[in-house]
Amino acid sequence: MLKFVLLGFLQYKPLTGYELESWIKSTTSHFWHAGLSQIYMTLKKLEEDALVISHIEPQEGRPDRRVYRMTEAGRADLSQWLVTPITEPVVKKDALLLKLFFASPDEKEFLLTQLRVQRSLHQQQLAYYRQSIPQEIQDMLAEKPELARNALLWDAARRCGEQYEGMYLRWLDETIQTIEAVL
Amino acid sequence: MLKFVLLGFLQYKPLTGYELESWIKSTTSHFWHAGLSQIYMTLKKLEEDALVISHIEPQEGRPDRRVYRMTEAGRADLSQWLVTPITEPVVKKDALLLKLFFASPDEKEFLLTQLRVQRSLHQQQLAYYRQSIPQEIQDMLAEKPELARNALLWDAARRCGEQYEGMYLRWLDETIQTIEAVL
DNA sequence: TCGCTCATGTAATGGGTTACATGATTCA
DNA sequence: TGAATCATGTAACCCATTACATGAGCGA
Repeated sequence: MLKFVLLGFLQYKPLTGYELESWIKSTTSHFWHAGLSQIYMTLKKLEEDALVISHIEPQEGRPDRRVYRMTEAGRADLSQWLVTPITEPVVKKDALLLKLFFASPDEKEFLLTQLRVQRSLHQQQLAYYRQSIPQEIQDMLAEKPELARNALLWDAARRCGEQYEGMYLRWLDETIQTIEAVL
Repeated sequence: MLKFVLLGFLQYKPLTGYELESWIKSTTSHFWHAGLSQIYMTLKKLEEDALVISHIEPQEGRPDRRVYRMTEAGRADLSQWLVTPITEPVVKKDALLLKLFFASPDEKEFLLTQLRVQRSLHQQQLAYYRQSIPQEIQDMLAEKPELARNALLWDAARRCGEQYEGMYLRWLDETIQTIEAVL
């Protein structure tokens, strides 16, 4: 899947692995992230499959850059993927719910600590969706004003994260209360 | 992590790999799932680490059962994990948001199809949380009434899923409307 | 007779993380 | 002087999925 993230960014302009990582970090990381090593490996495989091609740009004083550009085959592969609907439910994995599920009621205090730690984590995440991401979208638009309609979609993705964090916080509060009162 | 799911179930009673799979399917699958082959492999590793031990129960007419029981070391490992708070945000991966993010506004109709397919998937999921899971919790309680306080925690986990699906559906409706009207 | 449930596993592959390895420039 | 940024990659490992392999009993 990372494959499509990389192709997704390369549809706008050629980029290096290093640059791709920083784009991912500042935009898609809340619904798809990757480390540098995985990015380099995936780009290599994409080039073997002829979906991208790279050339070296020599630099002085710092390492040479390997710049990747999408091929026609790559563009076709990306659009194919974009128009294919997802028909299976998303697989969720949440270690907190596991702990809740297997906790014994005697560990009430540990559980409450657990939930309160989560509360502050999700509050941080919510602030990130409300402050950092809109800022990043603005910055991007300032650079490429022709992407105004795309920005609408970026903001839809952002709102999904924002609403998720809001929901999770409400659920945590509700659950903390229940456990305090009833368990 | 599957390790702890298996230990979690084995804390109540000894089980076979096959039985563990059906427990997972009917209870934790919405926040942690696994296929049979992975379960067998993980049980093997757990036995190597002496967190569980197995013995063969011969059967007639059907294959012998390998029954796993948790050891003291296993119990210690599980409680250790249960009381350790999670301090990193959960990593989310959502291919739908990726497609939304990289879609070009020209593909408006494909996008709307995409979102409508998701809508029906999430509606099914919501029904599952509202109907099937409460039923499964009731069945479990009928069999083991002494777990009434545990059931409170199971229901908290269930509500998290229910609220997630509700939120996702509202977000989908909102996003479909925005795209229909503005894009 | 066809498919489901019971019941166990191995092997290959894929996707991703962590550790390792290198090294100049810039800024506090 | 030490940390961050720029810049690239390899190797080992871990977790998970898919395919393969076997086979009896039971109900429609």
